[in-house]
Amino acid sequence: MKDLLNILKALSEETRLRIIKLLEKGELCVCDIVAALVMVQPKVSFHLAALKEAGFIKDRKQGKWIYYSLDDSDFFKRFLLLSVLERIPAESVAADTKNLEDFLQGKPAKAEVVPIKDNKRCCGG
Amino acid sequence: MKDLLNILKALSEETRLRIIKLLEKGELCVCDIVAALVMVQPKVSFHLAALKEAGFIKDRKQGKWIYYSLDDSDFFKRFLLLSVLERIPAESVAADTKNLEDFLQGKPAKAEVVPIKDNKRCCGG
DNA sequence: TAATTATATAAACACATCTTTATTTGATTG
DNA sequence: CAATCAAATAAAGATGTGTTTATATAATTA
Repeated sequence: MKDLLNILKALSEETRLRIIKLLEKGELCVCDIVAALVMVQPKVSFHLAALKEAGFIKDRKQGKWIYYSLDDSDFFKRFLLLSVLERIPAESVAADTKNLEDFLQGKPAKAEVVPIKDNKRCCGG
Repeated sequence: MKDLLNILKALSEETRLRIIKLLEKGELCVCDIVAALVMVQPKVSFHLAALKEAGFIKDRKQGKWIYYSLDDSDFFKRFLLLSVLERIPAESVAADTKNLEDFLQGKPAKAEVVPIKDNKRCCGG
């Protein structure tokens, strides 16, 4: 029961649903999510930790970055996630999606203007 | 999204899951639930209100009593409820179930010893 | 109609969760 | 190896949620 409650509570938060909605399309590093949600980084890290603790997402370290993605190893969680995510209308996360797209577009663009070696720079500044 | 969060939050609480687990077997009045959970009445009423607000349960007034039961009018909620409830092992609510049975047994028994008109007395005192 | 019963509601308090700001860690680059 | 960057963690503050105690309401019974 404790575990079940942890799972449900992890999903019962707007920021976390928004994060998961973003991750639906694939792996993202923390700074991508920060840019998409327009939130301070520790706030995003806090919610990522909650989602990870509940087993909804997993992470992978690569260089300076940590990439997060949906963890589909547990059937119930995957099922629950899908049931819930499909009830979130696209327009209620449209701004996040747009921000993310803009941000991801900006990354390669910058790389062209100031040529740098592969993946040396992630965030805008 | 607001509505979805309300639904998820309503389920993310131990007392509320225990109440729903009790209601799985049928309609109960508040004092039945109070007896089953061994909690003070306002606490139970608080959680009943949350469940009702989220649309998981409905109520029906009869005489002095208010009977609560699962509201199966919404497919998604019903579906969510079933998925969640089946993950709660019977032994984790065994005490509640036992308390309820004892309490319900006590009601007719008392009615026999001290014959009273239909449904005039609900609680033990 | 006064007393009792079942339940709701309100107010004060306690506790949990989220947010912010500051700092730390670990990796990378110059 | 100093500076920078990505992200985590810690601590303080703010907000939200649940609990308790007391009271109100509405129905019922004596």
